[in-house]
Amino acid sequence: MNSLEIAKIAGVSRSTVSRVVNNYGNVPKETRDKVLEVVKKYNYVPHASARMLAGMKSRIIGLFIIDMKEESSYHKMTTSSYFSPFTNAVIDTANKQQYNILISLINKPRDFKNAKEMFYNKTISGGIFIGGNNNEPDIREIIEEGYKVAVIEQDINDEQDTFNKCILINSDSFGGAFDATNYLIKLGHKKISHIVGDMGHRTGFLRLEGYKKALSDAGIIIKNNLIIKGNYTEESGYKAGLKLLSREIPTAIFAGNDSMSIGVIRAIQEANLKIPDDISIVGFDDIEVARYLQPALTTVKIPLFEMASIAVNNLIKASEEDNSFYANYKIPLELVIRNSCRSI
Amino acid sequence: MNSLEIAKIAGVSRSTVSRVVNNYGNVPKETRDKVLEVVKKYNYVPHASARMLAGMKSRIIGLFIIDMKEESSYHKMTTSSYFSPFTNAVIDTANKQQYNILISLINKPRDFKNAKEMFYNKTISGGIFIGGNNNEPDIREIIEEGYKVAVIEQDINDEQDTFNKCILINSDSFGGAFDATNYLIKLGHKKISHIVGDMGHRTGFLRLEGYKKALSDAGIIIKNNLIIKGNYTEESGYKAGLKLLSREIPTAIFAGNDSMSIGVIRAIQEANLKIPDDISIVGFDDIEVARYLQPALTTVKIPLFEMASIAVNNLIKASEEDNSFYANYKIPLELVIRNSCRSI
DNA sequence: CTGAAAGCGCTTACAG
DNA sequence: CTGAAAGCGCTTACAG
Repeated sequence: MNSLEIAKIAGVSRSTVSRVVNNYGNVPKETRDKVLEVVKKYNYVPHASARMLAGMKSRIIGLFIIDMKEESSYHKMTTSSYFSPFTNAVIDTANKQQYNILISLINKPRDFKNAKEMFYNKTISGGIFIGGNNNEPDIREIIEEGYKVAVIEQDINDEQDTFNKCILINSDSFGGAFDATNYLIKLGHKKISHIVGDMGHRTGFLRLEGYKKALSDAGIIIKNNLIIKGNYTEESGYKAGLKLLSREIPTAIFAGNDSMSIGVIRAIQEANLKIPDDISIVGFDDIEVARYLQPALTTVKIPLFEMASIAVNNLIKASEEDNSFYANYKIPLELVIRNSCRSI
Repeated sequence: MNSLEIAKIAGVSRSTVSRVVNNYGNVPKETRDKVLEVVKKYNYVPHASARMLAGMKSRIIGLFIIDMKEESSYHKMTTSSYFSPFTNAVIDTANKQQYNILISLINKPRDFKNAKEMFYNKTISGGIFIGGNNNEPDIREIIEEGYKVAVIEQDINDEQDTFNKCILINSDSFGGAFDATNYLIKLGHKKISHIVGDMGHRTGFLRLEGYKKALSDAGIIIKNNLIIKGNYTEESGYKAGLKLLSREIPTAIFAGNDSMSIGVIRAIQEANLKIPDDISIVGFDDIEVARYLQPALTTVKIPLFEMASIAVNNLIKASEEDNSFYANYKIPLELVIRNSCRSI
């Protein structure tokens, strides 16, 4: 059943059917009702591809979740704790505005090819990237080709940077890390360790910087011995915990994210140490499990829901208003205090 | 840059460009290379809508997550523990076969309208539904219109049932509930309560049946006093726990899912009772947090990853082979024993 | 092996 | 207010 058949049955032309379906003003109520009746009766819905070919824009937004860590599917479930609320909010915000979300996982560099295709072949009217390294060249290429993109956590280098020409949403990793570390300092801790996240991400780098700044502001010497590298996975947190405990036991640990916190906690508990009695710990992200841990984890909450809706709303705005629309958000973060730290 | 321009530059016709791009056999290597070079140079990707209009099929599959519980966004994060691994696996399986996934949330009956549109306007070549009530009339309508659909957890009434004409994937809720209850019985429990899930879902109904069967097989009288209604949310579990404790305290509880278990546990702990010392508890689903709870939750694991890839693979098969292909899977479930139960 | 042409189902100036 | 016609960018018989 296509528009021509509907037109014939309703006794009008395809043009009129189109006008009615698209809710244009210049159709008298009588004609409109006549057409609508037939449309309803035959359950007619215009062919999406035909509409697009004829010039209407796609109401589909791509969401590209970049997760290059090569680990088991178990691991994938774990990191999804970070992506999952974001994804939900993206879908929710989009659906409310009659947009649909097409999700792709980017697990290896080659997967960017599929992402590009979605833009180049016009399946999507814009795309959101989350989880990428800083300075991802593939994302840069897409922006340079003039497509609408929103990126979560990406640094801008200078005025000329390609990333000025997109919608950028960064959380205040530096500030959050500073607050987390400072909280520990205020509690009386001096020997504070930091488990670093993925240094390829701006978050990994900035959280380390925030940690250092808090220490030096408090006049505490930064000891490299207390800084251990991880990569945001639970497993890397566990290994970091092991390494730390074998070296020099701190009174507090600021982990780069919650997944690593869970790993560190496992290492600590296996060493028969208690949290927070022996070691205090604060995480980052506030993933769902954080509040169910024993003791409940003190952590820096990232408002992923809010960031997601900003991304979607701005992207829709950018693709509906033809003129180039860009934006740059910096989202403040908040420490949520639970039971994993004690004062000494 | 469209196929005609590419054709001109390469000195061939659009037909040939099309043949090359689509990798047809009847093009000599020389011509092929010449075209490919231009394609590469100009970054040409055929317009997806044009291809579809010309008859190629969409490589997009819809995933419709039905979640009608009206609660806060906090709640949404919680239920996503169940949907999230499924969603991940769906995307993963599809991406591996060059399919993309378009996700929509169905939070209210009206949202089915959007789902139907995606089928009717040919955006998707098939769709997967999860989280629906038994006998969802909207899904039935889509199947009856001849579209390819896969449904998770849906009963078939008889040979004529519309749901015979789709890909059905059910987990063995009855068996899982039977095993869970039986495990408690073997541990010596006689006063076993059940927190019922959503009775509109086949899982809610069947888990209750499995529970009853295990009791009666063991010669234990089924007491309505010990059966409390919930709706799969943590909050409903909490309320059920409160109600139960005020009535008659059981030695063990089999909760219809893990989220409700978490709620029940909260109620139990608030009453200063200990798990498993005072009350044993077993859940259902094995969501991510289950293993992090204190004590770690014994629960029935649903292999959502596996179910997701079955859904995707069968759906792709169904939409690529024109003839009608249907299937009906029943997935066995396994009890994973952790520390939330004790023998008495 | 290859090109000209039809056709996929719409929307949108254009003309009236 | 409304219809005839062009055009969106492909693919695919068809003919050679």
